[in-house]
Amino acid sequence: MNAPGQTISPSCSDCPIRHRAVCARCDSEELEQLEAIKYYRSFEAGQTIIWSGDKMDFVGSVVSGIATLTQTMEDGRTQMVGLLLPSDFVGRPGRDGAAYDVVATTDIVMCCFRRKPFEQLMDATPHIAHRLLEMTLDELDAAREWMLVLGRKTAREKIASLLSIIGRRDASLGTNGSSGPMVFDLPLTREAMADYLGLTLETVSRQMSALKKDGVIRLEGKRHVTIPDMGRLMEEAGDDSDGGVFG
Amino acid sequence: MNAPGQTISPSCSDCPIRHRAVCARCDSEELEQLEAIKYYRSFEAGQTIIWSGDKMDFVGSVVSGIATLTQTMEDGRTQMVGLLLPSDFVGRPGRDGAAYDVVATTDIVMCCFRRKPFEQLMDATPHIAHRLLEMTLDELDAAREWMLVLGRKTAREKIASLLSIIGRRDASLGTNGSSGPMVFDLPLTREAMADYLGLTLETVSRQMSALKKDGVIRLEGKRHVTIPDMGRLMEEAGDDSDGGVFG
DNA sequence: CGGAATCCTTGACCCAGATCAAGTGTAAGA
DNA sequence: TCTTACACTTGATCTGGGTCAAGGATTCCG
Repeated sequence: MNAPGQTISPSCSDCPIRHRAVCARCDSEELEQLEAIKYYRSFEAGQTIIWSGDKMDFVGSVVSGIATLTQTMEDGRTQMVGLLLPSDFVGRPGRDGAAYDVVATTDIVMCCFRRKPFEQLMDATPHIAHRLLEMTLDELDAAREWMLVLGRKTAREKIASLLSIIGRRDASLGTNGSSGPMVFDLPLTREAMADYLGLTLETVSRQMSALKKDGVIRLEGKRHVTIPDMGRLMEEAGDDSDGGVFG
Repeated sequence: MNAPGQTISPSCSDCPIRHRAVCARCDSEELEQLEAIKYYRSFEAGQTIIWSGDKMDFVGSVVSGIATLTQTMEDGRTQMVGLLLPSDFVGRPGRDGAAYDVVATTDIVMCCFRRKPFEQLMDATPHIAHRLLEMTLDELDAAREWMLVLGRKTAREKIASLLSIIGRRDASLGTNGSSGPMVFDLPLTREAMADYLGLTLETVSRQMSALKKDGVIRLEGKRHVTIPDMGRLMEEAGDDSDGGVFG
């Protein structure tokens, strides 16, 4: 892993997100073709990257930073429908328009590919199409798991679910070992958490305090979270308590 | 459209669900290959087609009848995460296990393909892979739209959203014209509706009564629904009221 | 240093929807 | 015809989370 403040590699084969990216299994010729249509874009925290309905002329992956996919009703109610962490893919090959607002939650760098040539490359390269299907199925699974959270879980369970997802993602990206207490900085404001969980920011704040009081999490400042016992957190989330990699 | 009680065509090219199925754009040789790995299965209302976690050795489409994808927590809370209507695809190419319980809500007939040979055919036939990606993206869009329903809509809006989705689907399958009042039979019990919407069956019942009292829908018996004004229903659902094909 | 803007916390109160509890069709079976 | 069962409705009451409101803690800026 690179240190924070890393410089971005100009070569796709060294791309920091290569391990989950579309180009993970490409040979050198394919990588060269990807290089030709690749470029980086960066956005500041709070910037809207794409508006729902806008023509979207690229696909890509998040290199660093966090973005959210959100839907908004006319009266302003908003629901976050996806969370884009480093290495996540953005874009809908074969679709012209964006279906959601994509908003940078932190400063963010994205590795983009021009859409048309990317689609051509995809058509000509079965394993890229295959990889995209795989990633889309993953997203579908995540979306459906979230439907259970939104439809049937209590506020406390929702918070615990969110924390365990963020913690797990963080761990799988290697910033944490897979044992011992888990430590991370929440990449979301209380309001963003509320929009993800279908709650109000006040309820999020109250439940965070309650989980803290009950020793499920520790909080330093507003964002720095320590989870002394991942199994406990997952019980609170109402999940099967096998704990995955955390035992 | 065939009459109810239709006989099932033995040829994929005449498959009643061909218009949305994977084989929609196949040439005759590919259709022949699909024929070789195709078979039909039928299930009775209430039967579980696949249990979450089970090995799933086929993919396929719904020919007639309705099935649901559901997730259940240990304490019995359940959330429906997908509704399979005729022509919908089931299965996760490249995945061994089922991620959800698939339950027949009515008697149902499915057009199945053995998974392994289907995957091989998919790898060899780019436009099938392409079609699958397209369908998966559609499902992802639907799942995310449902996240907004679950997270941010009121009970009344949820019911209206469900009715408008079922009505729209019904219309697109040609059982209704695209203008005038829309008429259909609800394929779900009040309890199933509740599980889809993250509500209790009592709340579903109450809101159905309220929508009826307010003239948004008409009800004959418990299941037969008439929607005199689709635009009105969509307003009640809190959607952008352009109304799509319904003007 | 003193605003003032963000983001967060906490309290008091309220209400939409859950829960608990009777019923009301309607259809199948004896 | 009665009876059991299932799907649904409706009423009464309760409560989790929403709403409204008042601060507190940082950070930025003059």
